[in-house]
Amino acid sequence: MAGPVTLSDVAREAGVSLATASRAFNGSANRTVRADLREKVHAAARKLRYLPDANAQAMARGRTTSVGLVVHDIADPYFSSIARGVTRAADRAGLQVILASTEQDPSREAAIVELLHRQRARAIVIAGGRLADEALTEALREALAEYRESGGSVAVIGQAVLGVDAVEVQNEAGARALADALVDRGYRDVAVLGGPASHLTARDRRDGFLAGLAARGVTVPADRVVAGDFTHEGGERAMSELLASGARPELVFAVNDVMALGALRAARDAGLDVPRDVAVAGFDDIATLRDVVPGLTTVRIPLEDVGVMATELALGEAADEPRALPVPTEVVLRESTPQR
Amino acid sequence: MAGPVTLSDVAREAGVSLATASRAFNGSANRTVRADLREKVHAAARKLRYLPDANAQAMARGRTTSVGLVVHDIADPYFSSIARGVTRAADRAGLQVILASTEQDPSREAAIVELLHRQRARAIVIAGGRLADEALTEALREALAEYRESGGSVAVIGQAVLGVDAVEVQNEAGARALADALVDRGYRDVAVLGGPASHLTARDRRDGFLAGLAARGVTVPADRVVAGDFTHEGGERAMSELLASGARPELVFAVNDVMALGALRAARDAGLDVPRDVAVAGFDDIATLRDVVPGLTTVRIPLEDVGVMATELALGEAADEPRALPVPTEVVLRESTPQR
DNA sequence: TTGTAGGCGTTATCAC
DNA sequence: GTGATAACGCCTACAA
Repeated sequence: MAGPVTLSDVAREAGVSLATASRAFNGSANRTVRADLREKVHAAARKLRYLPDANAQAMARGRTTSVGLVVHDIADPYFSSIARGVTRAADRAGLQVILASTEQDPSREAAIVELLHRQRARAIVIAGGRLADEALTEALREALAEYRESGGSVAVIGQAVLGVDAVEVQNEAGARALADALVDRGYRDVAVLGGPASHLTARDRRDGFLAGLAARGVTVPADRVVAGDFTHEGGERAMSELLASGARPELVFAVNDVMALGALRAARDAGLDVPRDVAVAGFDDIATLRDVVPGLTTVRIPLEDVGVMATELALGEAADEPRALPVPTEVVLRESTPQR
Repeated sequence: MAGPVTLSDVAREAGVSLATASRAFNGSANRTVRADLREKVHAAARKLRYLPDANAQAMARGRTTSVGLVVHDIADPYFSSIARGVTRAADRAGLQVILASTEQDPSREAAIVELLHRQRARAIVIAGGRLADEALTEALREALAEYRESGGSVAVIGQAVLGVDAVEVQNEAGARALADALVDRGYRDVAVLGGPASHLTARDRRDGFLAGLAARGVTVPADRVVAGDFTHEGGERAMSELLASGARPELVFAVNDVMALGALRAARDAGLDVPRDVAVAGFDDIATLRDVVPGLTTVRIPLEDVGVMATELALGEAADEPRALPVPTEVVLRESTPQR
């Protein structure tokens, strides 16, 4: 039973003191430690296959090398794309990513922040958008406040309502531009799968879209705006409801791509062809969907970049005032919304 | 400057010793500590908003609460689906997930295992399949051996060639069954986008597929089996090559869904309609693709379950012999390969 | 049941 | 430049 080899083992093997052994590795500051000794220590480390204990280092140094990432569902392409950016940025900074998922339950966010706080993560990136739920928001805000007081830094992707640095995707503007482009393509009779009523991102997209239509003189009856979960199933249900109500709009805008997929499914199940019988548009421009037929009209968000930005924001110099980084979006017209 | 509140602070506030304070929290063993004191400690902890330092606990206890997950690209739906299972299983076990990505570079796996080793992760789940590269495999094997000697446990998703527990997706059988089903649908003139030559999973699928065809008397000329990366771009390139060579097969089988998407793109760029001009099949049954039109014929892997299984395998009792859990697959026929 | 004290593996502050 | 030695925050025999 060898047991893990420690720095003491290495020091002994190299015939130096613990202190010298330690300095041989991280004494990059005033780089003391004589060259021959340093080499001896390194040789011993190699021989003994020494791997420093990151936890012990964290204790001694007073800071860890990990950043926390909070998502609602890592299997959702929206979050996994962001996660890619986060891991990339963290990797560049020499940090580890602790992945935490609420499993679609926003009320778990505060507890997860606490968890990450216990882990003493250096920074936390919260990937999910905010809800218009003051109780939840307040709980999260509190958890974040304590975390930050203890030295952690935070960036959120979404609305800057938590008093921390934020990467703000321009949902409203993007949706507005999409509406404009779709009116150009001849659509007038439209319905909206608007997501959860309290979901700020969903709301921004929905309202932006409606505003964009209104600006062109197109109004959407209230019963053509249906709520639902921000998920595939949510889109499917909302679309089914819509169709069951007898509505046969020319165009359906779902506030994200995953919902648009659900809508696609519901349309097919109802015997409708997309885009012949009904056109469909989404939001996000999920990579996996870019080459399907018919291509899904959507609004592109540079998700990976967003992940990188959020991570760098959280890792960077702490500013006095919370910063908000705007992220422009781009309308992508594809075959799911042909000219009519 | 408050500084993080420690257990000592809590003890002082509660008027008890450090030891008692500690026991008030985790003294579940012989649950000593008098009720009133315990409550006092908890009250003090709440008041001071004490959050135990997981790193310190890890040091003291000799084990962390984290499991490592190694993927090639978390944005790839294959890996993000597995990651979902891993986070879920870890969560159930009260553990954190450290997400590490090779960023598509298999040669980084060994270094990542070392990183996770330094973090003293309790267990490591390696999600990417193996390569027929003895040098790489050996490096990884060594890193894993040291990790396990120091008490860590490992599970790999893919081929059981590392001497550790493995979750083995039945790629060969699945591909064979797919071939069979497609011959039933009338396909005879087929091409295969076979992925990287040394990629064991790709190879199993390719060979299984070819074997399945052969069993039905269908042979595929060597020049109809083209290699390429295991990615979207790889599929796109391979398909382009194939088409550029003048080939116009009835059916193209890509060894994973993401490649099939790339192939779809290449087909479109070449002015071909899928499935009218060429049918396409993939492997994995990526969730995001389930509702696109035309539906992609593929072989379903219960990816989330695979993630759960691998995690539980790694977390469970260490067996004497490495275990191999087979995971059955299921052929899913959709519109991308209509009857002909 | 409670407190004292030693230890977990490193880093960092001192003298030497 | 090098080596004791005290932290770091917590857990856990051991003693009381």
